[in-house]
Amino acid sequence: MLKRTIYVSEAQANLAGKEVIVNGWVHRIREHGEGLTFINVRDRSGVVQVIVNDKSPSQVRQTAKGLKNEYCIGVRGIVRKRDDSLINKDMITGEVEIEASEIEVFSTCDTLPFAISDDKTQAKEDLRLKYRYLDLRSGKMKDNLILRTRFVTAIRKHLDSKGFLEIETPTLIRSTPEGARDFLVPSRLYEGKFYSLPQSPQLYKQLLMVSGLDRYYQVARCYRDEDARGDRQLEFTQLDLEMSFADREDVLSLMEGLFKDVFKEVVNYDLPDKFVRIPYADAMNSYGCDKPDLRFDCRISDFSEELKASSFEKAKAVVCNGGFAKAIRLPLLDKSKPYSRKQLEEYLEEAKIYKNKTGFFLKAEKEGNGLALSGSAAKFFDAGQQAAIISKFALEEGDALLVVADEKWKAACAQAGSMRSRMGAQLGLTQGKGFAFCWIVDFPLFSYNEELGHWEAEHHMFSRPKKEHMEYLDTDPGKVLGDLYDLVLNGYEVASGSVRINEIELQEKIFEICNYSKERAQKAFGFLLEAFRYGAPPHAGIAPGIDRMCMIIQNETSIKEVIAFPKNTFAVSPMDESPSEVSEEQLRELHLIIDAKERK
RNA sequence: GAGGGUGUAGCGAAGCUGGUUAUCGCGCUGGCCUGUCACGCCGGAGAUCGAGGGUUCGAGCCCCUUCACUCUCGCCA
Repeated sequence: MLKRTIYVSEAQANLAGKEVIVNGWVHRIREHGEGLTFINVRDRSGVVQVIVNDKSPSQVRQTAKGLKNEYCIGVRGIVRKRDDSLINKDMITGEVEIEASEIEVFSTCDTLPFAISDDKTQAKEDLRLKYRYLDLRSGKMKDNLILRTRFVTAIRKHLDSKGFLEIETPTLIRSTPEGARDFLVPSRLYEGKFYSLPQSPQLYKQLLMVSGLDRYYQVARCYRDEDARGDRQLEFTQLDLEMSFADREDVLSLMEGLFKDVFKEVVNYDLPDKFVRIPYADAMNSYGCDKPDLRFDCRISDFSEELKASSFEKAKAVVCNGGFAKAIRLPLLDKSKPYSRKQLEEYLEEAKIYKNKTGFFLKAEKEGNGLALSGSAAKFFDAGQQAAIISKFALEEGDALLVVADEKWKAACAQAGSMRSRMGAQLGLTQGKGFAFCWIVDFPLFSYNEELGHWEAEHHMFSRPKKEHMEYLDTDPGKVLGDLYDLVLNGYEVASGSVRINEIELQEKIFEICNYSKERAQKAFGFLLEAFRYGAPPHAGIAPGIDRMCMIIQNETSIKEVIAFPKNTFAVSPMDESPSEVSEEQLRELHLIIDAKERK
């Protein structure tokens, strides 16, 4: 077998005259009559041109004649520097070519189900997933996976330098009743019992803190049996991390240092030393979500007072009855293309996805020497109110103001936020803006579940209430803010963490507020509570999502693009067709089928 | 659980208001070509228009049903 001596991208001018062997796939063939053939050979490093001409050995000419796309081959040859006129500047190896002296075909290739290419006319995702091994031959997918491994390696290097231990935790664990749906694994040895695949190694990492392994991390696979999305798969990878004797500040600055280091090393991008911190309530009010895209500003403002003063009875009623109104200015960037009614209504449609019922727009138009508002709702605001609105929102001619109102604060924010996102995309405000990190802090610890009629942990039940809010635990849980933090990058939540509870009493109190009886809590989390009896250190942690961060770095819009073998939107792998049926025998063994006679 | 979008040759697409033999590019295939590099040139094969039903003299196009994929809401501590 012709065994590789170099990756093709290493075929550079300094090897001119030397014999090399490359292994790879036939990327493209260009035949020029009998005497001259060019073969582009591709391996994971790139592409190089192999040349076969009338001076080549007859074996080589014969073999070259039979080559087709994607044959897997080995080529022995001499690296030749190309004449200046023949240099291909678009190719990394464009200054050289390999003059073949031997070609070995390792394996032929059927006609491909789709072209292996990087351009936009590539096959649809479904087909790409079915033939994922071919899809991964494309330069883009290879680049994405290589970036991913470099990203993880850089993280390991940094954390190792900070004294962190990489420790594996089990993936067959006890099912915990809270949070997302668990994937369950039936036990063969114990009829009617199940393991669960971890949604995160949360409890184990806290136990490692009790063990005194005070700086832990793990590149951990996590599983959640929920519907997939562009940025969500049922299995995904998190950098799970926990540290003892640490407070919020320690975790935040560790992460800032980590990502500053990693982004410099992996994509040569300079991040600031500190990331902006925004309290949750401010983020909701100003950006309409808890994961704002800070690549552009365009803040949302309150519009309640303006509505209250107006004669727009329908919208006014919403705020007068305790509701909320939010407005966002849509600047007219191209003065020659004023916004049409239809365009503005498309923005309001965006808000309707989040159940908006009351929305309208106002447009600033020239009137006399100044500006006045137009649009079907303008008549509800008198001249003085219009002037005040124009000045408050700094509206210029042609700008529009998009307004939504809703009984619920969160809903009103989300509706305005969805319009803001559309603005960013449509006006191209995010293009070429690099990486905008921020922290969202001070999340509420609990939210009230109307359906179940009790409080629930907003993040999880092991997060610590802020010191100054402890007093509200008994009186008004909704008022309690937690020592919680999310890391946000370009509009995506990329990490989530908290300072944890390490006292039994407080932990039990939180369980109680979340409607966990002592018995139920004991049954589900007894081992954690017990561990807290034995000198549990204060600790805090975080878990950045590896897939999402790689997706953003590579400017992809789906995490499938940075996962080698992802599932589709219906949780199916079109390639191996999992999930699949299993034999009755297997089911019987797992006690999922019980024979009639046994049942007696 | 709900909504939007897509489905035409191996792949990516076009197909007007329902009207002849369903079009284009890539790929495949036969041939020509000694410096190409997304090589070029000449020829060829390849389609139950996702599936089923309906309306019509006539359906890729209209209607109904259904399937697959995709994005989103819900869900995702």
